[in-house]
Amino acid sequence: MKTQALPGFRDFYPAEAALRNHIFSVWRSVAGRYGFEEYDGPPLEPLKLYTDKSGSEIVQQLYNFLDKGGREISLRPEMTPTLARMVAARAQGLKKPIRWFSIPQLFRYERQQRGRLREHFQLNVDLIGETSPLADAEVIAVSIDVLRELGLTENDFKVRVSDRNVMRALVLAAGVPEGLVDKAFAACDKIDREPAEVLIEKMVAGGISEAAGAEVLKVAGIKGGEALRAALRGLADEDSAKQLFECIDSLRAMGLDGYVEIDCSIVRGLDYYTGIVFELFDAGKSLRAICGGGRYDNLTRDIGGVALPALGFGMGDVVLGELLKDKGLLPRVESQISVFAVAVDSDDLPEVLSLAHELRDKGLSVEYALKGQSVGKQMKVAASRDARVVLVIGAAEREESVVVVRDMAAGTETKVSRELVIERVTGLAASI
RNA sequence: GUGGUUGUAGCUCAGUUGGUUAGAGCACCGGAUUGUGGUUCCGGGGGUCGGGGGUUCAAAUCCCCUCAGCCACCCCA
Repeated sequence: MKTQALPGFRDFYPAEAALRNHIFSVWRSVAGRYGFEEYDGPPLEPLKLYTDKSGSEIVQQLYNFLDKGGREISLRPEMTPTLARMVAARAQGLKKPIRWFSIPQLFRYERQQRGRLREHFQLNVDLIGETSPLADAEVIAVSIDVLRELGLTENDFKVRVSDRNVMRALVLAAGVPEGLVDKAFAACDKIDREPAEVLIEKMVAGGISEAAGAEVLKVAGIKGGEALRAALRGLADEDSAKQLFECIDSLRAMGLDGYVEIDCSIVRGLDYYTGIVFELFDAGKSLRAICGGGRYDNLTRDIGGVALPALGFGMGDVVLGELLKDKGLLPRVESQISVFAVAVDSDDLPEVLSLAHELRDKGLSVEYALKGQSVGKQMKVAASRDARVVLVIGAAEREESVVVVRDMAAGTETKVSRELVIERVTGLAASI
């Protein structure tokens, strides 16, 4: 019986593993530039860690089960609760602000589609212990620089930024009762995906008046700083956007304002967000969100009992990989080996092994045929492996104590004495 | 979890109203080429036609079930 990977899980063949490593190395390098330190936590957590905070709805999507000890456990669906626990446990001793990042593999049990699997890797960048909107700008800048480093430009993607406090003020001013703000947010979130009548219908069903519902949709349609300023003018909470504007100003000073736009339809799905929120989309919006995040100032208090302001984002490898494929930005496959050593006859093998190992000790990648093959055959293998240098050792060479060194790109050959060959080959392999 | 749609070689696909032993290109392996690569030429392996059941003299083709991919809901790491 044929077995295959479980639905929503991936086999990483060398090409896929190369893409994954490419993404990971850019994630690490950009996070490092901003001074973020890498951490990790367990892939399995007590189910309680997620149910306590998120309520029963998220439990339907959890990859949870009973372990052999009868414990209710779950594969982690997100990193933030683990982070909140870890930070809270040592909150006293950690220097603030805390800049941490992680690349966890996360799991959710739901039906897969393009860009959405049951498992993915996600860059999590979090900044904890700082309320200044410059912290928000800092974190958003990391997300932008990751995409820039991967070769994407401001024509390829945009960060849409909003602020839940601002949206709350606007939605209340639109006539939505205090207790129904969440329902209004849910409608904002879907403004691009569902027709206005349907959204208003849903809000009315939730207890919001039809007039207020129509106003909410107008609010959600606000894009750009000017439109937002105009909408806020004269409101009691006119200053609610101060932080948002400061954040945008900081990004402008960094030279990143071309990537950013204010978009009031962004409110984020999770309940724990408290302030500035943002999502990153490809320019055509043909894919799902590449990245999403925001401020969650109450979460470490709710989970760990230590109140610390915090914000962060998650960026998954799946949508990002799709985007890179679409844009032709897959990493080039590097030459696999530097040197291929050819033994003309089986008598030459010991000398080939000895030379190959000396070169490997120098850090070069070296291969040779694992069974007796004709010289022509071995050359073919060397070419197919993209070897930069081929070394040929036969009876004649051993007799003279030399090695034939062939530069594969130039197609030229020289005889080099056995004593000098290591130096010569390391130089040649590095120079090309 | 609900609905729609697709499934033929490792990949991209062809396969007539059901009709002999299911094909092509690319990839892979071997030979031409037992001391010299990418080209070329020749040859080869590889398919339970997603799986199971049914109709029929005969099924890749028609019917049912199931699994998987994709799309839309749901939900949004």
